[in-house]
Amino acid sequence: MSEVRVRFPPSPTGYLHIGGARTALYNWLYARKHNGKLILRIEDTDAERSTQESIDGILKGLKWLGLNWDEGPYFQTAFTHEHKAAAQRLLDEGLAYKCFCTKEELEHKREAALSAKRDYKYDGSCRNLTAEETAAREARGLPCVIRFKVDRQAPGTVSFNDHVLGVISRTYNDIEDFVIVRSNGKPLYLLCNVVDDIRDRISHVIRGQDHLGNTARQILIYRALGARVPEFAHMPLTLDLKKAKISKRSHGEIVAVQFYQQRGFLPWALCNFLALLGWSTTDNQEIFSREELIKAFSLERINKANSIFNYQKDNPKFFTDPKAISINEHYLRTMPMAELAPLVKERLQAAGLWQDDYDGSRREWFINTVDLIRSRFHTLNDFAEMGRAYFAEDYEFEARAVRKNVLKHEELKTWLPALADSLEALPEYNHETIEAAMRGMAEDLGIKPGILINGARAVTTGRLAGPSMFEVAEAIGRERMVNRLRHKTAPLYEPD
RNA sequence: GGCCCCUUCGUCUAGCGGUUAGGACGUCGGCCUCUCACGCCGGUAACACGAGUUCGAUUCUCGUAGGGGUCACCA
Repeated sequence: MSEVRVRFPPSPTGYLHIGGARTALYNWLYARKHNGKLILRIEDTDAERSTQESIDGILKGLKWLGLNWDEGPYFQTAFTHEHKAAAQRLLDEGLAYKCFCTKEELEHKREAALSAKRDYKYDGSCRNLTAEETAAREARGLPCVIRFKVDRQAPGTVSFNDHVLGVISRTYNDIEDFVIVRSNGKPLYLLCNVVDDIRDRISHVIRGQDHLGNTARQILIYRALGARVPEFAHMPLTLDLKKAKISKRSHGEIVAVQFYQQRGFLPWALCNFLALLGWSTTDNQEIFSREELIKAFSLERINKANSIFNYQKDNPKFFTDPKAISINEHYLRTMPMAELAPLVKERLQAAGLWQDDYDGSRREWFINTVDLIRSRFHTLNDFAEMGRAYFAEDYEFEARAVRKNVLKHEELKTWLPALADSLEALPEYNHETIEAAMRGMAEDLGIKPGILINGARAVTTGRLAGPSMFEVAEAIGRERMVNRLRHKTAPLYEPD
C-alpha cells in the first residue's frame, strides 16, 4: 500500500473555526494512524479575501490544538503556473475549450431557466466552435473562459466509493461543462485543488460534505490529467441548533478556535470533543488520550449524518456545548499536575497574579493549592477569577455569599476576629488543628459549626462555595487567614 | 426547483433481524457533607411516517415527510 498523504487546505479568509479544526483533526488523526503525512496548504487564490492575519490565525490555532503538519504550509498562489499549464494541456488535448459567452448572457439564461422552473446548465454554445471560429473571436479581442468538456457519451455515470458514505454516483448528464479558468486568466478552485492534490501526491481527500458536489467534477479532471484518483471521505457537517451550517459569519466568536483558547479550554479537551462530533467507537469510549484516539480512529466509523453543535446563545453557565465543557472539566481535574501547572501559570501571569516563587520555594504550595481548587472549576480562566483569593488579597465578594453566610449572623462580626485569635494561637497550623479549633469554638458558642465555617469561607475567599474550609484555611496560610478574618469581616456589615 | 446526502432520548451517539433499545452530556431525585463541586446511586427521555420482505423489523427494500448540502468567471 502506498504512503498515506492527506491535506488540510484552509482558505485564509477568516479565523480557524471549529468545523475547520475538526476537518484538520480528522486528517491529522488519519495521517498519524497510518504513519502518513499531513500537508498544510493555504488556498489563497482568492486574493480579494485572503489576508495574512487570517493565515497567522489559522497556523496559531492549529499549533495550539497540537495538530502538527509534516509539509507546508504551501501556498496555492505559488503554483499558478502549474494550474495554467494544466488548463492549457486540457485545451491542447481537446478536453477543454474556450467559451466566449459573456457573464451577462449566461446570467440572463440562468434567470430565464430559473423563473421557468427549469434546471439550468450551460448549454454548450461554444463547445463546438471550430478552430477558425475560436481564432476569429480571439483576434477580435473577445474575452473567454476555459471550460472543461464533460464527455456525455461514455459510461454514463461517474462514481466513487466514499469511505464515509459508500458508493456515490452522478450521471454525466447532470454535470455541465464547468469553467476552470476565468476570463482574466486565473484558474478556478476546482482545477487548482486537483492540480495541487496531484502534485502533493494526496492519497486521501478527507473533507466536509459540502464538497460532495465537487467530487464528480474533480474526478473528471483527475482522469483528464491522467492522474490517479485519490480516495475520498466526506465528513458530515456541523450545524447549529437551528440546523444551519455553522459559519464565522453567522455565529461569530463562538465557533472560533481562538475563542476556546481565550476562554481557558485545554487544547486536547477541544480536540477530544471535536473528535466525538460525528465519530464514535463501538464501545462508546469518550475520553481518549492522543495515542488512544489515533489508535481508535477510522474513517469508516465516521457518522453519515450531520451533527449539531449544541450551544445556547447567552447562557452564562454553558457558554458553549455542555459536552465540550464537561470534557474540559474532566481533563482539568484529572490531568497530571505537572501538565496543568504551566497552563495555570500562564493564566495567572496574564492576570498579574503570578509570583516567581510559585516555581521555586513555594512550588509545593502552588501545586497543592491548584490541586485543591481545580475540582470545581470549568476552565483555566477560573483559577484567576473564581480562584483569585488564593493568589491575591484584592478578591471580590459574591453578594450571595455575604448575604447568606455573613450578614445573616450579626455576631460573626465578633466571632470571626475571635476565630482569628484562636488560629493565631494554634501551636500547629494544619487542616486538622484548624478543624478542631473551628468546631471547638462553635461548640463553645453553642452554634452549628456551619455558621462559623461558612462565614469564614465567605470572608476569606469571597465565595459562597469552595473546597473544605479547613484545607482552604491551610492553603491560604495562617497569616493571611488571620489578617482576613480580622480586617475583612466588619466592613462587610457597612452599607455601601 | 434539479442533483446529491442524511433521519435512534433535548444534544453527541451504540446498535449491523430476535435487546427490558445501551452509554455520555444535560436535566431531575438521593447519598456524602461545613458550602459548592467532585464522586457514587437512581429517575426522566428516542427508533420521523407508511407500505413491503420475513416467523420476527430500530436494523433490509421502496415510498412519503422532514432536514442538510450544492447548483458562480468564491474557495
